[in-house]
Amino acid sequence: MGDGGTRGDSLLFLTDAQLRRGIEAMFFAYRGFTADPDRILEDYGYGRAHHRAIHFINRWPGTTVNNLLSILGVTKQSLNRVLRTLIEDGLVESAVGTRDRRERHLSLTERGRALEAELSDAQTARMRDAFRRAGPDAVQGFREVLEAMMDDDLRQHFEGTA
Amino acid sequence: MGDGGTRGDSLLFLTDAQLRRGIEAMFFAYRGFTADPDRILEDYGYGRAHHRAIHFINRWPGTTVNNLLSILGVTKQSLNRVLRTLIEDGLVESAVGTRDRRERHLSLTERGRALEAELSDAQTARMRDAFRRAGPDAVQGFREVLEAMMDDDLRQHFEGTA
DNA sequence: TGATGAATGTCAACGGTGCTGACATAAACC
DNA sequence: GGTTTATGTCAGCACCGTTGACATTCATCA
Repeated sequence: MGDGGTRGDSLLFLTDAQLRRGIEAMFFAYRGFTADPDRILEDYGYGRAHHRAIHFINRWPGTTVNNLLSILGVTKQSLNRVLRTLIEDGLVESAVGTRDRRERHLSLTERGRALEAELSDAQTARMRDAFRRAGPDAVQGFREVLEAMMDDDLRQHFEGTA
Repeated sequence: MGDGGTRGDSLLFLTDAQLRRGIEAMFFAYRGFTADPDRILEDYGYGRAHHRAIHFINRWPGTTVNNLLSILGVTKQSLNRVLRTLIEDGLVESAVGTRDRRERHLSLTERGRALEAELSDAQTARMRDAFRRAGPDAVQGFREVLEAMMDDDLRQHFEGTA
């Protein structure tokens, strides 16, 4: 199949082989993407679910449990198991809401911020290397494709990220 | 921090916010990436591990168990649990090697190819949409960043993919 | 030929993280 | 004062990763 697939035809530029290659790229890259944090988390006896909770609590300090649930897309039982250990271990604080006292506002403690920084450093280091090797234009393309690949209801959370 | 981060400076174009945005893009996009196959697999009582095995057996028909192990990066006990059910269900065939009779050469049966096609259609449809919306240049950037994000030992498997 | 090692399969046990279902409490709301 | 919302919790289950141990078959080499 000698066609390079980049003939500028906006409808035909996608060969089956290119699409499959994209699928495998996602698979292998995601593995690399999670490898470094996974190693760190192991030392703390945590898993990826803890990482995700820590990440988004750091991203939106004071967020509520329900908010976090809709971002993470898991059940409250799943999230609660993770949150409970993080709170018990003193990495996350849960504050009763002032406007609505049913809500719990979540934030990282000093120790929580320390672990977040450790995880984030590892992951952004790899991201930075990848971005630098690929160059600014590639980064733009990377983001456009990933954004288009999200579910619509998830993209809303991503857009709030800017 | 009002700096847009795209000043063309190849060392400084990566702001912390951009890197974090890249991390969240990976997280949300991977969720979308796996959502469609996950729904299909549920109907068959399979999980992502089955999907991965089916994908790579289809990709390299006749591959050996050891080969598959190194691609997937799991233990033989994990893979075997999955392979056993796929073989029992008649989706995968295991043939004794001719040159080395210790090896098992794996391939998909008719039924296996049917499921592979169903999964692959769903996943490539989303990939195609994302690629089309983002455009050819973005696709190139997407691939470059993802490739740079892989672990070196995994990239070797990806390069054999062309 | 006989020892060694490689390729594979299997049993058991455990851990992390999804899920469903059921139930409880506190607080807001009408 | 009844209903709904936000949260927490218990129990049980499924998937899929892990380690450790052991068995079988076969290639290879001294």
